[in-house]
Amino acid sequence: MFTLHQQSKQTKARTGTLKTDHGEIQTPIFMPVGTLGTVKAVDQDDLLNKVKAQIILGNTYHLYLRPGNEIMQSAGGLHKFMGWDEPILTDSGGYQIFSLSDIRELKEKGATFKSHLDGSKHLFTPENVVETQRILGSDIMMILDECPPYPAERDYVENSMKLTHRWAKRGRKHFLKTKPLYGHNQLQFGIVQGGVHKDLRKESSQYMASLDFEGLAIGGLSVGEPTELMYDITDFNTDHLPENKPRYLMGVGTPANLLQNIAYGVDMFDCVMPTRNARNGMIFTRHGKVNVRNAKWKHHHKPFDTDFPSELCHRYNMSYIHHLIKSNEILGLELTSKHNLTFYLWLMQVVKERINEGTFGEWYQDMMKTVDRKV
RNA sequence: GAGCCCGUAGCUCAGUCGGUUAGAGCGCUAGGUUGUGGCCCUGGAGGCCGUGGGUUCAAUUCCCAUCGGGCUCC
Repeated sequence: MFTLHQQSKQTKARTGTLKTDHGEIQTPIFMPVGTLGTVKAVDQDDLLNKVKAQIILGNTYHLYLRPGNEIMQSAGGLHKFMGWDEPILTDSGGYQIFSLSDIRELKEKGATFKSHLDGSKHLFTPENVVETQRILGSDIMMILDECPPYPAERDYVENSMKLTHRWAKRGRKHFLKTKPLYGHNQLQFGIVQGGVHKDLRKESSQYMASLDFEGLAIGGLSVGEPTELMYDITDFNTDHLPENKPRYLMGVGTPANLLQNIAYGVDMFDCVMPTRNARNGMIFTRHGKVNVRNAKWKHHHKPFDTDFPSELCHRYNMSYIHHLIKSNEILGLELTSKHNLTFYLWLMQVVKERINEGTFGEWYQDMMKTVDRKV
């Protein structure tokens, strides 16, 4: 299912292929976030043909609350529902229970929470999130986990990790005894926790590896800890993950974050940053970060970078993009969102080429500095 | 011609029984955003309080005049 191709010599970066029934994913890869069955402001055709996304995310928590499992099942699953025939990964909703719900209750059985839509009470268990993700029909489903905040007491993090482990075992068992609903195979990823404590990270990695998931995620990072600390933990964590399984760093991050974590051996990423920041007027480019709201673009009657393959860059003047964002026009959100995703996927493409040619190690640190500066 | 109301930030307006450094929303401007409730959060700039005079220890506030805008009556 996952095949490694090339290993960078100076770093732990690697290229690989993850096979799903909806197509192959070339890693390292960035996965655009499409919480509610849509990558906000970008339609599926553009996502495939312009952004060149290989896989997108959906969210169990959001899709379970609306439209709900009944609609989803009668639609024939999320692929058919949203008209996307490429791979989909669904997050279990563990993160949302902790970030969105005001009232939640954690018990051995599962997590009870109140819907952010209507206040109604719901229970997510390791088993029923598998069921819901069977109904969604995602190519990759995530286990239910608890994502502790940062900072948190070590005892809390340790107990939380152990609960996640018990849930993981139940989730894996339920996954193995149930079957896909729509004729295509599904994979299940475990999630390593342990906060910023290396001994816990090691323990969690070993435990998750023992359950023989098809892939392993590093969870519980990019929740407010300093960037250097996140790097340190990822670097440590990948040393304790199996070589032959894809590694997915959840919720990360900036282009620089991606480059550094790829150097530490991560294969997959997702993050709201390219799309959310796009809607707030920030674009990421190979020359650095650009705030298109800045007055300096008001009179800039030319494109930002005609050599870059996004519509924003080769077709429209920055003065127009500035105007669209300042006016809160829908087209502004679309163009900046498409641009940022195009850039992220472009960056992953260059990364793969660099790793395969053996020039990643000497290239990525300079690129990190470049993409992180302000234009 | 007479009477009344209004004039405060770029815009729309609060405020003041006379008393620290005159406020808000929007706009402007600069940051932020990391397993997504798009239009959110944080900071900053910006005021001869229409103008001139008077009373007072102290006036955006009270008085007079004047300019500008509006309403009513003859």
